[in-house]
Parts: sequence; C-alpha cells; structure tokens
Amino acid sequence: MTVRVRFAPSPTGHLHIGGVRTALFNFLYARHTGGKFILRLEDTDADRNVPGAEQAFVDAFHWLGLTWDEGFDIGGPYGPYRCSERVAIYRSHADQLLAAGRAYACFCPQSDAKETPSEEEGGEGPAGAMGCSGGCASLAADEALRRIRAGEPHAIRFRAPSGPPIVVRDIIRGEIAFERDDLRDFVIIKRDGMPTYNFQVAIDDHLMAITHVIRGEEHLSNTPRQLLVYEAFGWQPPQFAHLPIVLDESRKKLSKRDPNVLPVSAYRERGYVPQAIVNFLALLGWSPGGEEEIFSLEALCERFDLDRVGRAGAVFDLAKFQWMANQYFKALAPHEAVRLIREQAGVLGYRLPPYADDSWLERAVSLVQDGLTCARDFFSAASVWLEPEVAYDEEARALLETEGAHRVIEAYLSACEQDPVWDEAANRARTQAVGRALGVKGKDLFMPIRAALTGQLHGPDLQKSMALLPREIAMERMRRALALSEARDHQGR
RNA sequence: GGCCCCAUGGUCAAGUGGUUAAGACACCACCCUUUCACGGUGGUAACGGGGGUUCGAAUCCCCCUGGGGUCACCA
Repeated sequence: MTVRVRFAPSPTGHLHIGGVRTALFNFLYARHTGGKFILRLEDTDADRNVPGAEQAFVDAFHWLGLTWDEGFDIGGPYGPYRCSERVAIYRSHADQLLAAGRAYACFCPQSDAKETPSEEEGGEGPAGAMGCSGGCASLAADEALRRIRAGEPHAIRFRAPSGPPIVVRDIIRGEIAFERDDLRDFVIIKRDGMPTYNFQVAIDDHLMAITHVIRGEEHLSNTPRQLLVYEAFGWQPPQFAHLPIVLDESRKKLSKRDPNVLPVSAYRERGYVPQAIVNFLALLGWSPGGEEEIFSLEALCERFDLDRVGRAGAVFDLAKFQWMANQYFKALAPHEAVRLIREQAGVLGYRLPPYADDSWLERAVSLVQDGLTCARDFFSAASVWLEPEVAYDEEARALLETEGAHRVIEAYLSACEQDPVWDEAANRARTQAVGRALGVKGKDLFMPIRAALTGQLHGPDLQKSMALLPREIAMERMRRALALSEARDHQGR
C-alpha cells in the first residue's frame, strides 16, 4: 500500500512556522516512502476564512521547495480538496448516522458555555459545555423529524456509545487509551449545516485514502472522537503520528503572533534562503542521528523517517535559526546573493547608488556575506558604502580628534589629490607611502583612515572597503574628518 | 479543575542496561586578523526528585514534582 499523507491547513491567516514544520514532515515522509503528499484546505468555518490565505499557502510552499501530488490548487483523483466543496458528502454521511441512530438532532440553543470551568468557583468540573443537556438524545425519532421538518434550527450530535476505552495507536507515542465516558456526545454538523472538524477530518481522511495522519500533538486529545467516527462507519482508521509541539521561548505553544517567529512570507520578504528554514525546521523534533546538521531537501527526503521523531516539545531557538540562515546565506554564489539583494532593494523601496552595478554589488557582498543571515541584512552591513553620509560613532570621533590621526588623514588626502588613480592596489600603495613619510605604521596608520572613511573602528578589509567608495566621496569624507578635529581644536583653545 | 502528552546542559539533541553521557547553537578564553566578522583550538554547562527491578540504571516499573496540550455548533 502506498503511503498517502496530507497537510490540511485552514485558511484563517498566514502560514506560520509550526504549520510549515508539520507540512514539511508530511512532505518528507511522503518523499521518503515514495508516497503521495496531499494539500487539503479545511475551510469549513466561513466566518474565519481569510481571503488570499490559500494562495499564500501555495506561494509559501513553492518558495520552500515543497511539492505536492494532489491538492486544492491542482486537483487530483480524490477531489474536491476544498472542504467547503464537500459539504454534501458530510451531510450524507451524517444522514447515514442519523438513520442508524448513531447520531441525533439537537435543538438546544447554541451553548454559550464555551468558557473553561470557572477557576474562581473551585471548579465544578466541565459544566454542561459538552454533550446535550436538553434531552435531545432521547427524543423520539418521529418527534425529532417533525421538528426538523418544521424548520427548527438544530445541530447534529454524534451519539458516543459506552464501551471499552478507545485506544489511539500512535507511531511516535505508542498506545494511548481514552475513557469513552470522557467523550460525551459531540456535534458533527453545526446548525449552519457545516461539519465540525472532528467529523470532517475523519471522513476526508478516509475518503482520500490517507494512510498516515501526521500532525501536531495538540490534535492528540481529539483523536478518540475521530476514531469514534471511523468506528461508526466501520472504517479502518489510518495510522497516527502526533508530532511534538513547537514552543516559544517561554515553552508555550508557538503563537501565530509571536514577535520572534515570523510568518513564512516575512522570511521570504526579507530575503532569507528558503532551504535554511527547511533545514532548521527539519531538525526541530527530528534528528538524523549523526553529527551533520546541514542537509539539502533531497538529503532530508532520503533520511527522514518517523522513527527518529522525538516526543518532547521543541523550542524554536532564534539564535540557532539565525546561525542556520547565515550558513545558507554565506554559501550563496555571489550572483545569487546580488539577485536577492536587488530584489530586497525593491521590497524596501531602496534606491541603490548609481555606482552600484552588479560587479560592484558582488564585491560589496563578498566583503560582508559571511555575516549576513538574509538579504535585508546587507543594507545595514553595507551602509557605509551605500549611504552618502557617514555617521561617526563615538570611538571613531575620539580617534579622529587626536593629532596623530589628523596628520595621517591630511597626508593621505593630499596624496589623493595628486594621484587620480583609485583602486585597491593604488590605495594600498598610497597608504604605505603615507606611513613611510610620517613614520607611522600599524594601527596608528590604518585606523585613522578607516575612521575617516567609515565612521567606525571596525569593518571588513580596509583597502577593499575603501575601493568600494567612489574617490570623490572618500575624499569628501576625509575633509569632513579633518574638519571634525579642527573644530575641536578651536573649541579647546 | 478533568483527560492526555512530555521530562538529558540555557536551547536543539545523540544515547535505547555497563559510555570519560556525543554533536550543534549560545556563552567564555585563546589563536588567526593592523580592526570587526568568518575561521580554528579549548573551556563552562545536563540525565528534575524519591522509591523499586537488576551484579549494574539517563536507559525498565511506580509515585511525586515540573512543563505542555486539550476540554467549542474553531480547525
């Protein structure tokens, strides 16, 4: 039997990192086993559907390099793959259950008791929030039918039979037993005619011949209800694999609004390398066992298996993520990095200076690429070459105010004025000549120049850095640096 | 609160009865570098607690503690 797995998001917002992780594990498992990966859209809550969300999923997965074999966008033999287009299917299944007496119409007013048992009252236990408290379960069939015909609003509840515990067989966690008494009668069709998740998911997974349900651990406690649905129809349930939850720094389930963890689209917008996200997420809850950590998508497909997925929740560690992002960004070929940077300039609406042609950009990136995590980082890392104005930081200012620095810059500037050649080699030679003439070397020679030109005491290789700056701008900065120290001199007297 | 899951350094994690308890991120130190970053070397740091089982427990069992998830006519 070939493996069939699915990722079934609801289009209620952007795709977040936890969802990507779940999708990725499904994808990897399908590819590893030679099975099918299916994308289904669980859009049965019309009120919460966000327009554009489904396209955003598709775009995000394409960007990440995930591919699927059947889905709401491409169709397939088990369609439709949009739950809102399958309501007739859920209805007819509910009718079967109704006819068999395994479900009943519930006319109770919609329970507003969705709140958890009030903590203040010492907790009376879960109030009547679950199950039907109005006696609908024991209504005579013809009476129920009459009220339905009369147009009375109603939901359909599953009649949870008593019996032995329900056992979830989970590939990752083993067997987990749930008492049926804890389940009660749950709604399968809402009064608006839409199915609830626990009903819909079981029917779709069965009808779509899903063999393995791989999803987040938060779904574990719902699984027995779904198993009840399988049981009622006499279906063979799929295998389950509940993934450890992705946690934030305070060990809570990752929220969609976590300030540190961006929606996937945001990573794309900032010019991250998608493979970095895939690689990082693959290692969250799964371990390849060896000591390597950098894996291509292909390598992940080959190695991934459910038997090495962990059970404990995994914290999304931002620092490690950035490290991973950097691993990929600095491995980019120069022209690739430049492409991302140009794209990023577009996103930011940033106007690159006229001298920033491709070859200039390649030289510029190569000087800072080792430290970048995404294309957006380039604009701060390279600001000294990009921005017309220098901002002298405190250290630089202090240095420039010394007499030694003043002399070096003065000499360097006049050497520039006499020689129009401006490239790395010429600058290097000029620096050395100035050093000889002044009897200055080492830090005392290089630092003033660096400070004058970049406003900082640290940065990439000075000569390369300098060569990136047009001669006129460089000379202007030296003049400004001299003015800085002169101004101080006057003040001082 | 009920039910359920989980528990190795700050974080990700290897480990499946006998190990000096890997590795990575982060952190610290040193080296490289005229600076910074990268890189290299080294270091600090863990089996939550208590009972068992066993010749021997991070590994198996029980209890406790702690953390998390879930309790909707959301998915």
